[in-house]
Amino acid sequence: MWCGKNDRGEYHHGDLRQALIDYALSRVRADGAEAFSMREAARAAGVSSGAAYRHFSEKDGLLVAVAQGGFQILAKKAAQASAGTSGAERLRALGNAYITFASDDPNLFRLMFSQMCMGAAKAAGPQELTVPSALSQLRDALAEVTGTDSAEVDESLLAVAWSTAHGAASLICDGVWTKDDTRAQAALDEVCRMALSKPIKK
Amino acid sequence: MWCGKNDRGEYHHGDLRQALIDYALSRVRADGAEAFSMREAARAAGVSSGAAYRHFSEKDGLLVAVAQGGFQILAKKAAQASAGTSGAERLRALGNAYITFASDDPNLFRLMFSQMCMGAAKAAGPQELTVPSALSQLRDALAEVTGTDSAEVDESLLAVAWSTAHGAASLICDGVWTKDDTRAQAALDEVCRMALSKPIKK
DNA sequence: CTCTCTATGTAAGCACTGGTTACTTTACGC
DNA sequence: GCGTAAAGTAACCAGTGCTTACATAGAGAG
Repeated sequence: MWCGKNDRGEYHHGDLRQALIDYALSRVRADGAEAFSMREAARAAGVSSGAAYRHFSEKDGLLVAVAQGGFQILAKKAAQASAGTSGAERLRALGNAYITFASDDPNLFRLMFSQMCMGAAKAAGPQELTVPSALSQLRDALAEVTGTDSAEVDESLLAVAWSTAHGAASLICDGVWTKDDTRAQAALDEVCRMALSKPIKK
Repeated sequence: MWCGKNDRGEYHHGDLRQALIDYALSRVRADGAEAFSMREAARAAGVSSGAAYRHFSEKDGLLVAVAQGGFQILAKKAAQASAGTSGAERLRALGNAYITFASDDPNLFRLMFSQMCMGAAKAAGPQELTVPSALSQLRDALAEVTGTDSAEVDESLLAVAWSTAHGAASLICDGVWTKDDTRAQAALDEVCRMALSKPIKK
């Protein structure tokens, strides 16, 4: 950023890009990705609407940036929740973090996993790079439980664990299940049981 | 419908409501719920935009009607896929039907499970009435596999089965997994195994 | 210490949207 | 036949995404 850094009535904003992302994030969390406009974000930053398009060539670009932030938040929460735990407890903690994130921030969760964001992420690199950290945390936890190496985790097991957590998260965040529906916990329990019953490879 | 039934240049359309739904369904399937406008649907029906609002007080109303049609299609496909099967095979067929539906018609699937549609459905009746048929088909299949009564199916088992199928469907329809990712099948397999290993109650 | 180059911002405008309002046309039941 | 209410029209409002032509200012070269 080689341009001016003043932010009081000056012609240049200083860090408009980040200001737009911050505002968009808060609006997405509060009311969803469709609820705010580029003009509104620009207005909030005290800038004309055209200026916003200097930083994001389209609204979707801003939303992708917000979604990326969302994945970082998710990864961080998962890491915090599972810190100091191990075995099945660690598995549960991760699943719970995923579900809690979705139910606390449904609009953000929806945006992150929207077709558009996943498409944009895919276009920008190898597939699993999108959900990278949270997913690798899950893989590691499963490796520990089944006593194997992370690289050799049973892919079927990973698939059920992921899809179960994602399914429960989605059902809650779309309002099919309620926020503290016991079914979400029950589903996670079953997955833990399944992981524990897997033959332990050396 | 007590009004005129002509549809060639006459002042009244005949069945505008259904025409709007039909058009909206095809547009949703093709390009998603956000891709078309009320005006466009009216135009396609050869009618002014205001006329459309006579039948649906807002665009969301039309979309809810489309989503309801979607649930009927899903239930029908699930029934067809599982017809003539039994036991674990029946379970798999249902799971596959759910996933196939989502991957064949991602935009419709997304609409059906959108916050808005689920909210609208909830406001209109008891909760599980939204996904009624497909869900009760799953419950029945689990009852058969675990040798119990439909009313007494293990809720945990139902929860994993549903969330796994829904999770895989969501991941595919949002482009995280590809259409024929082996992980979806693997996840279903694990669920079948789990159901089969449940103690058979008399 | 100018002078230019480029990132950044502005203002105005286009085509369109969801949704409303006042008014017309039509068909049925009495 | 005729009033009533459903069904349709045209015109409008505020707001949107995005573009284009123009203004401003900061940094680095001369």
